[in-house]
Amino acid sequence: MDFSIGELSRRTAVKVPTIRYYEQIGLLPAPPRSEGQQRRYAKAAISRLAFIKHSRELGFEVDAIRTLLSLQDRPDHSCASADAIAKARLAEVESRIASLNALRLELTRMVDECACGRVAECRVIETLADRSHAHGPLALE
Amino acid sequence: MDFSIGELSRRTAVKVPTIRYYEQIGLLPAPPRSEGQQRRYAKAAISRLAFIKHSRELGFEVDAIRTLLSLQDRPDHSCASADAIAKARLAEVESRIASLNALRLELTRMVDECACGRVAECRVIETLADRSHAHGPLALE
DNA sequence: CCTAGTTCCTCTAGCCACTAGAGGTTCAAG
DNA sequence: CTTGAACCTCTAGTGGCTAGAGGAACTAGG
Repeated sequence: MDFSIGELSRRTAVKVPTIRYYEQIGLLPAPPRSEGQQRRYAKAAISRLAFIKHSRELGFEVDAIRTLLSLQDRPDHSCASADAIAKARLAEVESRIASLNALRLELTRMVDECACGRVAECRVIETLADRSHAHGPLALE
Repeated sequence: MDFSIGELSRRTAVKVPTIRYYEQIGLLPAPPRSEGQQRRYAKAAISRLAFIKHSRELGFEVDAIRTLLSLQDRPDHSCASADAIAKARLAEVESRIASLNALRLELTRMVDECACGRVAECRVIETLADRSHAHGPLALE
């Protein structure tokens, strides 16, 4: 009926210490314990943890996941804030993609132009040293 | 002739505590000090710091930058390892772009399909709860 | 020369989301 | 009853900074 943390880990592919960490920060409710104080989970824990896992894979921060989880528990509530969170994340991802594309362009140029001889004429080193290539800050990588 | 850490910060747009941090981890050499123990930089520090800054903007890790800097100091050496570092970073960026594109697709679908009514029929929440959407681990975000 | 205000110094702790390890207990199979 | 895997708590470390405390040193104006 109920199962151990190791079993939960196997069924969700979330590592055991990570599960304990999620409990500690309040993403997962503290489950009942066995006589010897070991955690015993019910089936509901699987779907909750899967929800968290999928959210993390999409890059939602823990705070956002907390909000999304609490929304999930109130089916009659408006889902506007879930929508807003997802849209914000989408915007982040898009701007991240844009800046990575710029990086790719510059890295490609560096690598392509390097004749790969001595450092003195190396385009890679040269480009890095060139102060005119100013970017904005990297924001989140 | 020489200038303070604040001046160096202004000229490179690298924050003062960051400059001290770079010194601490050995990216920047420790400069001479004034009588009152304040750092006094020579012009060379600007280009070295600019090199570091540009490298960070391109996403190179500190260890890689250490290698790149030491190569820069040896102009007669082969630049093969600089090339290798840049290529590795390019590969990282490309795989990162690919996974972000997958995320964007999924987020777009979620957001587009959400009729934005009650949570009970919210596509955002529904998608997150759906265990069949298994991704690999997020690697580096 | 004095003072006020800015800049500088070191040191410690915090950020995020985990991950690793020590040192000890409990469980399940044989 | 014994063995060995899995579990427990707790602390500390990761990367690349950033923030703040508490105090010393510079610099411009009077």
